[in-house]
Amino acid sequence: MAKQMDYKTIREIFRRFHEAEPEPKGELNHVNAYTLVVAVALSAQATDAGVNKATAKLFEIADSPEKMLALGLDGLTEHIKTIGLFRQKAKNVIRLSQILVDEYGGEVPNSRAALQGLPGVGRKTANVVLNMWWRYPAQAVDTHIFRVGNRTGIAVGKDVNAVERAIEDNVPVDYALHAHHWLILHGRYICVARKPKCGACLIRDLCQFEEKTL
DNA sequence: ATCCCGAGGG
DNA sequence: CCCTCTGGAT
Repeated sequence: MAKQMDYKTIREIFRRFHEAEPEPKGELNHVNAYTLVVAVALSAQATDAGVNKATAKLFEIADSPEKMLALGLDGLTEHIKTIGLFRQKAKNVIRLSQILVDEYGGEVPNSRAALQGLPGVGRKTANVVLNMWWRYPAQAVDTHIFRVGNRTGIAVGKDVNAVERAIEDNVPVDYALHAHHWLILHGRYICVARKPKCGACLIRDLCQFEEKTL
């Protein structure tokens, strides 16, 4: 396991991320808070591109919990069949929509506890919604951020919760809000899982990862 | 620890 | 073919 990087180096890394991309954004399409929750829930173990393809039509038909319930389980399932884990996700979205109508007036709550009470919404998904919609500096740790954090030394931990704490403890507060998207985009396009594109990496000189056999 | 589960890439 | 993709529930 890599060593936790020092604060000054981490600050320099985020200074570069900010310089290269001042307003990093996610790539999951959505039109409101509700569709954001659904899109993020659907994105588990799936690519954003794949989710976007399925939700393009779905969100035209159902962009609110009431409309999703009207569409129903079978109708929803038909729209998301191309996404992995689709049966479980369809059930979750229907149940989640019912809870939003029954308990939250059809609105998306702004507390982690309430969000995590929704079926199919765990800590990671709740953190994404808190970050993207409610603009809290929540640190969602997905497969990309876990990999990037441990490879580079930016946020070292044996599991996602440890990496989340490492980010909170080591990322300068003025970069906290956008840290999620900078890290995930870096992981998606540069520090990829199989053959990381170290030649195109703007923090290569500060990174601990050693390219093995090539 | 295991199951869920399809598309895309190498 | 195998691996990866913004995980969650049991």
